[in-house]
Amino acid sequence: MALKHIAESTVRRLSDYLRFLEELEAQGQQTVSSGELASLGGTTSAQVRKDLSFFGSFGKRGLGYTVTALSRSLRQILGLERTWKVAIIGGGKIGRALAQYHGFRERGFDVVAVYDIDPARIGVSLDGVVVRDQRDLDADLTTLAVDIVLLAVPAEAAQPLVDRVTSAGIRAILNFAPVPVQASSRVAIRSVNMALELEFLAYELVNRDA
Amino acid sequence: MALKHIAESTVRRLSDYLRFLEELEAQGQQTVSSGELASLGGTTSAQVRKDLSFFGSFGKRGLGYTVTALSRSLRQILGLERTWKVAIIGGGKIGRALAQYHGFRERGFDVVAVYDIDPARIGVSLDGVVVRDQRDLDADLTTLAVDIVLLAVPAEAAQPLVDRVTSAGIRAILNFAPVPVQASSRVAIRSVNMALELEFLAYELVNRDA
DNA sequence: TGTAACTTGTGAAATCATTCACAAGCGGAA
DNA sequence: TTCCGCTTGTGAATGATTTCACAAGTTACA
Repeated sequence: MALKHIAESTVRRLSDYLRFLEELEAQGQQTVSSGELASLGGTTSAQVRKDLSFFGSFGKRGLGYTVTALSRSLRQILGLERTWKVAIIGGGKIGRALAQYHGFRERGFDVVAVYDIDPARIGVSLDGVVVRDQRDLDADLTTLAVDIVLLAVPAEAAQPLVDRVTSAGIRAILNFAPVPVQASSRVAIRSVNMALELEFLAYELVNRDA
Repeated sequence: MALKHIAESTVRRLSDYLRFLEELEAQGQQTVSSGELASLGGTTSAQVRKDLSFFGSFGKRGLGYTVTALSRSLRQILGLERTWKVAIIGGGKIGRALAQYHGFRERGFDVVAVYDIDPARIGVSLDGVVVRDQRDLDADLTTLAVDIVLLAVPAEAAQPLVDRVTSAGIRAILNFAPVPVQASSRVAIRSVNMALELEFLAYELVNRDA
């Protein structure tokens, strides 16, 4: 299953569906239809069914999907049946906010270390995680068995750190620095660029219904 | 110009190009080719040229683009020739980090107010902006002429606030709450969902080259 | 002037993603 | 058992985005 390449947009919607399923589960709802999931997620029922169909057949015609079963299937597809170890590089405002953000641990992402180069920041404790010296980074990535690196550093430091952590064997990076970064196709990289999101909104304000 | 609908992906790449142009400008480079912009942004030269072609003709055959001229054109296209007033709702960890993030002001987005409902947070000053009582929100949005609202509130508070600020006339929202929110098609909404980005990376770790 | 080396702008082709539309399966009622 | 209402799963159609490929414009230089 899942042999051919699946669109990124599909995978992201799967995450949304999972969140809705967990909500419905908490409310005790037994089954859910593709139409119901669609309206929660602002998409269409055909889209929901097509998204799921890439991974198998999970529903019952006439009935819909069993909430708990689909929820479990999605968690398995998304790789959320285990916890993932996350290291944050950069102990500035963004790095600290990320380190203290509870949403990560709730979803199975454990922040195991935070790094900085500024002696004034090293040693500070953030919700139980002590900021470490960035010189320890390479050794730690292996020792701590880090799965995912979050980059919360200035623009000019981002690409060199991508190169450095990928050399150390890291295969997934979430970049918060406001520059696109590149790595081998064996490494999964996403960027979150908040200023860019605002620029997109500015564009829409200027151009929508113009 | 720009009459038909432009793909979101195109607009986002335009923001990237602009950033590169500003860098090149600072380095004193006079002209740049589509191929050069492409390799900086991890795309192709045809993509760069096609993106620009939706908005006009900016280059010279054989020469490339004049850095300063293209930079100015892109700023105009993206609506960055003016500053935009931003209000942040939610004075928790994320709201505070956003309020203090310098990247926004540098790009012409002025944080004019931060709101919370918790009395313990109201009155606190964040980089010169004092956290205000959320009861003042509706009146303030008009008085302060806010253009864009950033939502940094818990999941369950997000949709009601979207409804509230759109009623007050807001037409652009950047949502950091970990739920999809919906509004009329006259309102531009983007969501930044950091846990979802990690879930996507987890999926890639499990499935890439599997 | 003529030629070589570049580079843009853009239709056409290819690829990728979404939507349509419907056969087929299921549960409940009579 | 049969019928009805509902819902899935999925090929086919449509729509959107990216890539290709090339004519035409520009500079440099002999």
